[in-house]
Amino acid sequence: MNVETALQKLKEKGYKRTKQRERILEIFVNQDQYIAAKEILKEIQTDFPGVSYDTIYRNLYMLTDVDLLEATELGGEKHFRLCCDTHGHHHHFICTDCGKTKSIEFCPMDSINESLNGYDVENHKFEIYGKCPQCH
Amino acid sequence: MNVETALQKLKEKGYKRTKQRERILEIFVNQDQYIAAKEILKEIQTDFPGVSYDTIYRNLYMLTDVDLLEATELGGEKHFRLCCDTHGHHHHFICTDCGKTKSIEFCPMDSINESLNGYDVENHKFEIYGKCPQCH
DNA sequence: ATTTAATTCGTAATCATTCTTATTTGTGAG
DNA sequence: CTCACAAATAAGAATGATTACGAATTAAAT
Repeated sequence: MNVETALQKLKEKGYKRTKQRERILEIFVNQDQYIAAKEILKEIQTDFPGVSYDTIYRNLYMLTDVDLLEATELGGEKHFRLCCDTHGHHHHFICTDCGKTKSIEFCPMDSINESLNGYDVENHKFEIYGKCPQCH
Repeated sequence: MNVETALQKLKEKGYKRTKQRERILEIFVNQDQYIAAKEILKEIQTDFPGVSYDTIYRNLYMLTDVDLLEATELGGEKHFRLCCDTHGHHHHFICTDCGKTKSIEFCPMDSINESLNGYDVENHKFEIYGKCPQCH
């Protein structure tokens, strides 16, 4: 996934192309890991000193909405990462040191649906936390 | 699990018996679901108008520490529930309407360790969200 | 180029959680 | 039972992430 493809997808959905959005997308394309809102803000402020949290959050949520990003809560902060929908649904190992992730192709829901008769499953979360080989 | 058993366990660990703790435990014993800190506070204030958030959080964390409660983050708030360690490690279906839970005996980590060679797994989270039969 | 709706800025408000200090309370020893 | 001390609590302020809002700016369509 590159920045242009992502912006194209936004255009199709009726969202405008802005410098701030380009920059936000660049950050995610360059870093294959979950990033907190405040880190995005810090990064962007080097180019656009005036950006506000409002802009960051609005765009992060919008990008999550159109499935360009996926979100999770880590240590009380929302974190986002590029949603690599080149391969299908999957989960992640998340390094609690460096934040880098490793895809887990296995989804536990495959083995489980029969035991939830009568329950309307809307969503699920499966994440593994620990230290990656580099940080270990 | 009843309140007296829980207080006994606390005493063994050197924690004192206080009216606030009794009341907190009562709430959890009576409700088999994840509860937010502020709901605990509201409930307790009917008996102890002066309780502070500090007391709530301090006790919730302490109770989680001694494995009487388990915690999770739902909608940006920490939630707690009685940890029924009568049966071993397990996960939960959580109803997004009423908050009630259903135990899932299956743990995905059993099927996965071989694919994480070199990774130091410290923790994992597996939760299923949706509507229970009553709320559906 | 003009218009229009989306987007951003700047700042203030909100909400959950944590911290600080003084006071109160439970517990075990005498 | 009473005392002393450590532990626990109360009260309110501080923090930090997130959300909200009106005014100003900007992208894109006509």
